[in-house]
Amino acid sequence: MADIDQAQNLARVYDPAVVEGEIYQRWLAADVFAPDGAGSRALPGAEPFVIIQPPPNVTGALHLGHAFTADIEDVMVRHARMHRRPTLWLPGLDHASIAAQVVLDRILDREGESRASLGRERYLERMWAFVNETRDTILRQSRRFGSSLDWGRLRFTMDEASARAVRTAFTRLYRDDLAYRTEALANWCVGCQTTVSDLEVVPTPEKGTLWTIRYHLLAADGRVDPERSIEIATTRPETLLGDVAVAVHPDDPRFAGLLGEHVLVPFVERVVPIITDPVVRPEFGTGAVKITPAHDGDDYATGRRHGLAMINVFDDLGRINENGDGFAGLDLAEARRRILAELDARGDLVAAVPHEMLIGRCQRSNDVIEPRLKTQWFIRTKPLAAKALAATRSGRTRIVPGHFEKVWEHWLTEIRDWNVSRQLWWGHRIPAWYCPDGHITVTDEPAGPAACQACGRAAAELRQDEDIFDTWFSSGLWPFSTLGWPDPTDDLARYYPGSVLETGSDIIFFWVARMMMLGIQLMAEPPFHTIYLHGMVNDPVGRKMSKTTGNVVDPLELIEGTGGDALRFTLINGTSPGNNQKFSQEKIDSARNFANKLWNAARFVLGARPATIPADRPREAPDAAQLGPAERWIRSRTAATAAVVDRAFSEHAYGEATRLLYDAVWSELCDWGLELAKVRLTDSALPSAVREATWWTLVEALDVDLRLLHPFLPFVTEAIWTAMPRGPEDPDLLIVADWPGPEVAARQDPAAEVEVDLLIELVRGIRNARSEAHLEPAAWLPVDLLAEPAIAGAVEALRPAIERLARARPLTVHRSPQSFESATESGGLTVIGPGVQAVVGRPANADEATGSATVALDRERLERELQVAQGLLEAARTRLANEAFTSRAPAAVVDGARARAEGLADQVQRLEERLRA
RNA sequence: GGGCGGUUAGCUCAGUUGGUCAGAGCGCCUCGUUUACACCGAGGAAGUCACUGGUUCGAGUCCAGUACCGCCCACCA
Repeated sequence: MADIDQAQNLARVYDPAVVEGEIYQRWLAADVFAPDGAGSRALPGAEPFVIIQPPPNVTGALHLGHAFTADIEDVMVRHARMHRRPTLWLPGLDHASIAAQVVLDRILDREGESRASLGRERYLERMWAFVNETRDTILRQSRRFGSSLDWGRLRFTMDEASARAVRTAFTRLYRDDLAYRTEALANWCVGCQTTVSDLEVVPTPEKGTLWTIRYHLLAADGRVDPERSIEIATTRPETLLGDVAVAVHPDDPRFAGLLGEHVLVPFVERVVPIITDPVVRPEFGTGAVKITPAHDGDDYATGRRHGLAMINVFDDLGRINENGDGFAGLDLAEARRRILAELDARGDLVAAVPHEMLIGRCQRSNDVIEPRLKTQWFIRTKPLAAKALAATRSGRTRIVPGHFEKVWEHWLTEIRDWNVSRQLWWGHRIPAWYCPDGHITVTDEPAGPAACQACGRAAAELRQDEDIFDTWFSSGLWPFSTLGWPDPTDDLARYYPGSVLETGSDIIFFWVARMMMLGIQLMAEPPFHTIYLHGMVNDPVGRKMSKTTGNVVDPLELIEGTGGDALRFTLINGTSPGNNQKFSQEKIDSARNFANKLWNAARFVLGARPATIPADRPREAPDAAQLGPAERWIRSRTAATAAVVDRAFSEHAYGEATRLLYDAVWSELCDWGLELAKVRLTDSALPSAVREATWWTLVEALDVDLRLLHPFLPFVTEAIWTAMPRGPEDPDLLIVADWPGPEVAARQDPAAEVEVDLLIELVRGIRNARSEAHLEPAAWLPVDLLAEPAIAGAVEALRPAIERLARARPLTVHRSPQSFESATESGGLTVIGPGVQAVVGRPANADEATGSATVALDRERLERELQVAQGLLEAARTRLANEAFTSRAPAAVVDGARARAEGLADQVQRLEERLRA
């Protein structure tokens, strides 16, 4: 390469730490992340692309799942940005009310403190200190992931703007009768000392006991009838203190005679009726069930239907309250033991059998959830859910992947009202004030109401609700609370509704559904057009990553080891929307190798610049007149890659896009594009115009691949871009460069693809034959070649490439079969490809023994090929002989099959001829 | 009890509208220090596409059922 300028623009060794080091800072300095940043090249008229991300909880460092989330979002945003759309990706953090308290409580416990010991005010101070720490960690991590977030808009769900949005939203919902306060059965977590929503209750299998208890009937005189009783089955005997009825199925003949009778609930000595309700399953237990409306979901519903009293028998700490008479003050477990013992002593404990059951446990603390009556604020969800359903049904909002629409439909159809009250401290206080007369005043005024709305009592006499909102209430407002709502800001007009909501499928109900419902209600429009749901990142054997299992991976450690690009590529490559993935070191190594490959390919291209082109020459298109088949081929392949990658993007098939690009860079650009180019670049006999055209072709191909890869490998592509020749339209930074457009698609060249594919087949055939014959790979061997007239021109044009890549020298191209036959009579390795055949001569230094061994190996190989070809030919002929096929299949398919059969017949014939010789 | 997803080479996974669709990466085997890259190159072995039926000229690809695995929802005391 005497006359190739060897100046190296890129470091010799790819080192992610060095490559990625400064790049994020350069993006920040250029102000390219914000839609209206100084470095933005967004076109004024272009439709904004707004992506909505789940703001991570401020409870600790980000994990691999966050990295995955950020990765997909960044890919979408970078893609849109390169289309010169104004892109808004707003960074945020969620205060994570209950999750944060659970974490902080654990920390306090280690410090010998507790919620109670600090009190509300000091506890909240401590919380702010904690979240300020984790906040810094999280933001540092995000930058290291390469996330191109608009940092100037960082928001927190506990900042004043969010607080205002929460107050306004709640006030409007209350005004519209979509928020109400009532006493109802709620899920009480004794550990967290708060109610939680139905979604936060995790049904957990447990081995319990099913006890059969005898309740005595009352005689007509109101006394216990010694002769008659009814047996009920229960898993929670302690709740009998709150029993208000015994229910049986209306059609159960066993109890037909007992209808209208009453029984005496033991200990509390309460007289309760025997009622009938279809909810009772006759085959379960004894067929009779005690009804405790204050402590069981089923019973609550039954109680409501029958107008029964609801008697709460537990207090907040999980102890029997004053309604439990003699058991008051006992914790529930102890109360159960005592009650069972006493029933047994009375002879009323009939049976106890082991029983598999589901117990509701708290998602956060794992404590048993005790259903109990509480006065809480609820959101009336039915009307809101109907609107959300209408949005997805009409296609205004689309869910990707589509199969999630079924669960979406089901959940929103069966939705129950949302309890938004939490008896916690870390969160937004409910803006409701109560006056001594029980009137409720709800207001969005930060300082509270001036007076009671109903009776005019002064503010001083009003008391604000102690409770705070479910953390998802503020997250549910995220798509607009972050844009200035309730003020009618420019941002709101411009960026609402958003384009894509991207999140994990695990919070589809917690968050996505709530955003949809609240967004449509308060903004009159669904908050986004597309809901993109990704799967979970699991460990190499498919288990969920968790601290308790000890299989969590720190994304920053991975980045330090193999780079942010490798991590990002790994998380996307080969995954599909909604599906879980197994994460492993092998995958990340493979991605790192790919980045390395790209780096070295770029190093080669940049280093192969012909000396006739000055280093600072701006990028130019290759001279079309100087392009050979190889140049036209790589241009065509790159154009094809751009097209299929575009299609993958349009289908949100990001894992498919990376696969296509991996293949395009490695198997096409590197394996053949660069190798073919070397033939011309190193041939000093060629005119410089030819070598220049070849080089510009490589620059162009690399340029397209860099642009297509940038969303997936932002750091290494940006680093390479720095050293690339750029055209007058190209910006200094790849992040704001243009995505390949129609001018690239125009480079497709089917004829060149056919020609070069043929060359590739031939070279592979020759290499294969040499390898199987155990010939020295590096040795130059004489090759005779016969091409069909139709492709003779291409073969001649590619002759230097065939020589170099097949290590064929001298390479004799025959014009006639006769000359080919006579030249190859002495034997050799035969290669038969489509439209072309070749014979590889023996090495000059081969002795007689080696020679005959080679011939034998060649025969063996040809016979094998013949066998395969014959099999395929027979199958093809059978198919064509099938009248049903030829008459019913589309003509194109039949023609294709015919052509294939002909090709096979030809191949078989030539193989047979060769073997006969 | 419902619903959803999965079952394709030793491992991890792609396979769009049924017709070269039997593929990729990793791993494995054989060669190779050819001037971008050994984080590499050349070549190779390897799958009854879970099972059973059905539709079709033709089925990993559509339909029905079965078996495992995973997830979600659910008022069985």
